[in-house]
Amino acid sequence: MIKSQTLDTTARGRYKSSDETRERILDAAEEVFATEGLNVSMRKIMSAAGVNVSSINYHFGSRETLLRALLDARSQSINKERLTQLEQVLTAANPATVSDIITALYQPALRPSRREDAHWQRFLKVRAMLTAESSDMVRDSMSRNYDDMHGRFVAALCDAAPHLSEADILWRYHCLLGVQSQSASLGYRIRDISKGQVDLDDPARVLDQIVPLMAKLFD
Amino acid sequence: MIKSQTLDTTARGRYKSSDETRERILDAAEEVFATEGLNVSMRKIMSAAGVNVSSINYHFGSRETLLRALLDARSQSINKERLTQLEQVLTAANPATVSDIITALYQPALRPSRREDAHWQRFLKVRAMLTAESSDMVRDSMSRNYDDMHGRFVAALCDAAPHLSEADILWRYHCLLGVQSQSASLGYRIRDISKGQVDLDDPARVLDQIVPLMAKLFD
DNA sequence: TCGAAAATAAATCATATGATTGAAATGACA
DNA sequence: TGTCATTTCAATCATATGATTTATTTTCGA
Repeated sequence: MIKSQTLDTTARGRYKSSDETRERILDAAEEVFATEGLNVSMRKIMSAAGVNVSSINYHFGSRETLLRALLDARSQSINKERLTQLEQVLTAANPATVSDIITALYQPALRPSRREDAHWQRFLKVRAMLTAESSDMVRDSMSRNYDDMHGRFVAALCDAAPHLSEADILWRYHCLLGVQSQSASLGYRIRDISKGQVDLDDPARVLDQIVPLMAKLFD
Repeated sequence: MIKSQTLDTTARGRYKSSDETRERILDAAEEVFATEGLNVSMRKIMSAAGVNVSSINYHFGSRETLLRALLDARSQSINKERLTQLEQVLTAANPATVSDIITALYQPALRPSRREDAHWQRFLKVRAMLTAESSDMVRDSMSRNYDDMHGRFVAALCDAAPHLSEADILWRYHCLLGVQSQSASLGYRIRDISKGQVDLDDPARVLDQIVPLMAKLFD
């Protein structure tokens, strides 16, 4: 029987090794998807995770459910961090500056400084691939996990730039999201174009460069 | 024998139906990839093209070669248009305005007005998916097809904004590319976030909105 | 310690896939 | 018209895949 149907509601956590396996599978899936693309076989994932092939169906039910679980878990993690930073910024000064708000939006998606952030980078690539495919499942997950967060950031930006209409803010927010994607995982080509002058590997430097740039959009 | 090995150099065009089939396959591949994602079967593509399954190997050699052929052909088409527009802009005024250069960069990737541009839209989605996966083959094709074009646009921008260093221009160019991707095929989510206030379906309106915005980066 | 529930593993299934093969059809040209 | 290179097509191959089934091992409360 699939674990989530029997255990989750009745005896959650009783079998510690199960949750560990679940996490191992998620981590392996994240890494393999990121390095080999979306259409890798479950066998490669399970091999990377060091568990039996059938475990995926035992723990997740199907390939698609695994992807959804990965997407949901990581999205929640990244957005929690973004909202935490936004709250800090708004507590310090309300309305906050546009730059501070953009930093709160960008930093969690760019920094690999902290230990656990290495897998955020991998996840961002997986998310980029899924976003490009834009299947129904992905759109649904994105909507559930991101809409509220985006709404709060847009509201904060409206307060920070009261001379702009909501529509103006939204067009700028659209640009913010594009530059974020490009900086986080899609922008590997600028390295070649610029012959190394623009290097996205140092997130602190990227933030220093693009935050003031994007803030200019709100002048 | 694969056509390209025997016919291309000796009797190109003698068998008209062959080139037609090749194009039919490319068009079908573009459409099916765009609507169903990258990992569709060749059978679906050939079915959409109305030709036999083995034709793909006869005309292209393999699945990967087909993808590469599609990527190369469409990239060259889109970049030719961009370079033509850039040349027009530079002929009219040199140095041109930043806005005019950005328009030349963006317009061919956004407008679906002309008849043959419908498939450009589909191609842009395929390209976005391939970019996200960033396989070696894709990076190679991108480099061959886009580096020169990007170099010319960067040079034009350097002339148009002489108060900025080349590194400054390149960081801004990085942002330009991100917003372009988001506007062409990845940005479907802003529609939900904005509850319809930002709609990317009308390319003329998108250009009107984002070109002046992005030009502000070069002030 | 025992036994039931839970988790892992091995073996297997049905199917879908990319590619190949050899025959049939098509069209150019003598 | 007859021939031959080129192109199309149906049939087939070997394999990889997601999922299932069955057996084994582990876990933890009674």
